[in-house]
Amino acid sequence: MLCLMTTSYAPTRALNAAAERAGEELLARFYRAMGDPTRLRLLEFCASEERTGTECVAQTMISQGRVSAHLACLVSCGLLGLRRSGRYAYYRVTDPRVMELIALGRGVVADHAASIAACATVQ
Amino acid sequence: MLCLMTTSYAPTRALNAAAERAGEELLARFYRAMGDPTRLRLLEFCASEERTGTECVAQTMISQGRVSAHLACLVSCGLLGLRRSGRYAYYRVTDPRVMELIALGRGVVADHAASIAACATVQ
DNA sequence: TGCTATCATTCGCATATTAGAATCGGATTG
DNA sequence: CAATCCGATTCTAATATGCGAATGATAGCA
Repeated sequence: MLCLMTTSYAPTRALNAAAERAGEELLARFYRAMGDPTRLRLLEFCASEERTGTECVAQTMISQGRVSAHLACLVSCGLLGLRRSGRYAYYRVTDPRVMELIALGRGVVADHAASIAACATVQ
Repeated sequence: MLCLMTTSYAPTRALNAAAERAGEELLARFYRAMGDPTRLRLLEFCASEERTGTECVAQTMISQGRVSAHLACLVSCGLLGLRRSGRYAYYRVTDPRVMELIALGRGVVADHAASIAACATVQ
C-alpha cells in the first residue's frame, strides 16, 4: 500500500468530505433515474425479456422521442443493458441488483402508501 | 373471500392497469425522495444514532427551514423514524430496508459512475 | 438510388423541486 | 409572564425535469 503522510488531518478530511458529497450527488442522480413512473414501467417491461425501442413505445403509449430519452437515461445509469443489431436497439435489465432495488422499494412503499401519497415535497 | 364476477375480463384488466400505474407513481415518488443529495446525507447521518433537528442542521450546513422540510419528506416516505419529546424531534433510520437500498444503489453507482455523471436526463 | 423503418436529438413550454429568508407556534426556562 | 429555543410553514426566485412535436441520422429494402 502506497500512502503519503500529511502534516495535518484537516486537508485529508476536507478531501474526504468533498469526495463524499460527490458520491452522494451521483447516488442521488441514480435514484432520480429510478424516480419516474414511465422509467419504472420500462424497467419492468424489460425485466424478463429483451425488448426493442418500438416495443417500449407501444407499451408505454408516450411519444417515441420521450421513450428513447428515458431508455438512454436508464442505460446511462446502469439500470438497463443495451445491445445493438442492425437498426434495432435491444434493452433488458441485466443487473440483478436493479430488481432487488425495486423489490425493496415496493416493500417500503406498501407499508407507507398513504403518507407517501400525502408527502408535500415529492408529488 | 368475497368476489364479484364480471361478464368480461376487459374492465378487470383496465382496473389492474390503473392500479399498477398508481403503484408505480407511488414507487417513483419514493425513489425521488431518495434522489436528493441533502436527504441522502441526512439518512446517513441518522443511520446509526438518533439525531435532533438542530444536529441535522449543523451537519448539513443548509437553512433550518429546508432541513425541516427534508426531514418531513423522509419521515412521510418511510425512510426515517420520528420520535417527539418536549420541544425536540428525534430522527433515525428504523427500517433496515433503507440501508439495504442505499448499499445496493452504491454498488450500481460504483460500476457506472462515469456514465451516470454524463447522463443528460438526470443532472 | 430512392424509400421506409428504427432510433436519437433538439426545441419550446409547463410543471416540479430546491434554496434562503422570514415568520409562526409550541415548549422550556428564568 | 417574558424571553428563548426548537421546529414547522410560507414566500419568491432559480433550476431541473417531463412532454409532444419536429427533425436528423443510420440501416435495410425495393
